[in-house]
Amino acid sequence: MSKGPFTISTPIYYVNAAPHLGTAYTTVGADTLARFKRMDGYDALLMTGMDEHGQKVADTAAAKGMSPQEWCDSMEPAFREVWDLLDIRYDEFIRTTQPRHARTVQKFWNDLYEKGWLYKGRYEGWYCVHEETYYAESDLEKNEDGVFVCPECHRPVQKSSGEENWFFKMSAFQDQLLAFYDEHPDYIQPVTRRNEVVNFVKSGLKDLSISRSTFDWGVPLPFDEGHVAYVWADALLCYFTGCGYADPNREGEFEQRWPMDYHFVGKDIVRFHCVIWPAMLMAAGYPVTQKVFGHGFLLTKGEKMSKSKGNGVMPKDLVRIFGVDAYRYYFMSDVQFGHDGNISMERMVQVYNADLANTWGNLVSRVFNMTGKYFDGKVPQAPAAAAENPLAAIAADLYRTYTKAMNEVDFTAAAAAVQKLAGAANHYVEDAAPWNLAKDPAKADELAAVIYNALEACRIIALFFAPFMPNTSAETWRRLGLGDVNEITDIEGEAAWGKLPAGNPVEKGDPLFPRLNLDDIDLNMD
RNA sequence: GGCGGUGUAGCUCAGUUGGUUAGAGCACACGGUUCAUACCCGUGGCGUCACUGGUUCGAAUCCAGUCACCGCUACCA
Repeated sequence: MSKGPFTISTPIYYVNAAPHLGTAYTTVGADTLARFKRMDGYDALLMTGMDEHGQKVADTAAAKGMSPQEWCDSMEPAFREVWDLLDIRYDEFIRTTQPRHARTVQKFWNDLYEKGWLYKGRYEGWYCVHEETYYAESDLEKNEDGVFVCPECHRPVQKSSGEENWFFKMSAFQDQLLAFYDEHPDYIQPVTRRNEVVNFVKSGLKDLSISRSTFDWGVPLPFDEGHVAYVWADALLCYFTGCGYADPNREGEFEQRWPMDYHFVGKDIVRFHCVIWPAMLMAAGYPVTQKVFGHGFLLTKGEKMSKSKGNGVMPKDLVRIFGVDAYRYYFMSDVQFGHDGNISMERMVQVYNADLANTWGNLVSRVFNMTGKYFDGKVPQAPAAAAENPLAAIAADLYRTYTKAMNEVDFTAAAAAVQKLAGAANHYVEDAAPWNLAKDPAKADELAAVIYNALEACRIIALFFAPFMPNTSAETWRRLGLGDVNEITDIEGEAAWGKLPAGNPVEKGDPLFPRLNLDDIDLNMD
């Protein structure tokens, strides 16, 4: 029985560059939450995709001697491969060149056109020849003669009476947006992002140019075929497409899914998702997405990662060294999702060895090994009194703590809550010293209780780690003779103590996370 | 310039509505243990909680100011 739909998106990524650590970060985050929601009984849908329109794409294609469509088509596998590599379980892959998306864009803007929210006008910009950049008037500075000058080089700028294009009367929604933020204090996460947005809107909204006629690589507007939808007027609507808007093949689904639950975005595009997009929705008469989370950037040595800094480390490079699960665990647990986070090879190895190899992996290793040694590789029958133990008490609280953290998109706290049980299980084994109990036949019951409880802790830890580390959790369950943990839809019920059946075969297996030595790694992130 | 944020052990960070000797993990030192991936367990040192002043019986926690770093201040896909 489903708890209802849960729909979450990553942005659609710009097609010109293959996924890097930053885009992977957003996507792994969204996937981790989506996986949890599925396990918690929701009908979760994760959407991602590619943003393929615009002059730059056309230019890049031309430079490569391809048509824009050919160029975009050639990039699709690059994206899908990375998402497969990272075990992203996405349900919708939206490309802005898909006919279904063109249908969304055309229907949506035609609707706003008919409702009278659009008008033709000119975008008045200022151009600095020296900097080769356009500026809004509000960005300019005035020199002592009262002439507008470039804020960078302080040379006079020229007014460029831009092309005529279509404008959306976004300024009309200023008060409505502010009221909405006020009534939905959780709409923008984290709060610092929210403050920025509220401030921005308070400072006054202008109308938004939504079309271009100087190039044609885009979706034509139905009421003016010489114009194509421009940037956000095209890209933001991918969320409608992903939910099945006006899709004859997905009858009734849009009504079920909209408003969707979450947009995960980098903090750089929070404004587009929290101002332009809701204004568009208000104009069209649709409810606004429940929440937007603007996560932080990954930094190396305190600076934003970029190719120009020589930072060409790609997800596959790290997966090769750490494996997918450790990759996901590192980024989700060691970087606070809302803040910028420093990442480094040293830290990755440290977290890997401490949390995964030494604590969690080694727990499985020692407990499964003892099960083989003392119980012939089968889950022992535990005496009834065994249910009273410190691990069961911690596990009993885990669902609540973990779920609260996950719903607040605090992946760090959720992972720490699970890690706490793993640490406690190691202590428990240490205190009970089953290797001593095994020497005394009179203590067979006690030994069975200890091993059973330790195995049960492993089962529950793997269960809760599954959204973060789907492979090793599945492998742990397999070794316990259990089914596919990633198909669980009642994580709360599964978390109940004592569900591990006695007699199940337990396979020791190889270490889940072999220890790593920093000196052996041939990859430098600097 | 305007608005906002951050500044706590070597590192990454927690610190609820102000309350006894400021915490966690990692790293480091010493000791123990052996089921386990040289792992696990125990013990320990380390901090004028950016600075200054104020409110208070009492502040990392509230107020004012100073310094440092950072973010936002719309048409870039």
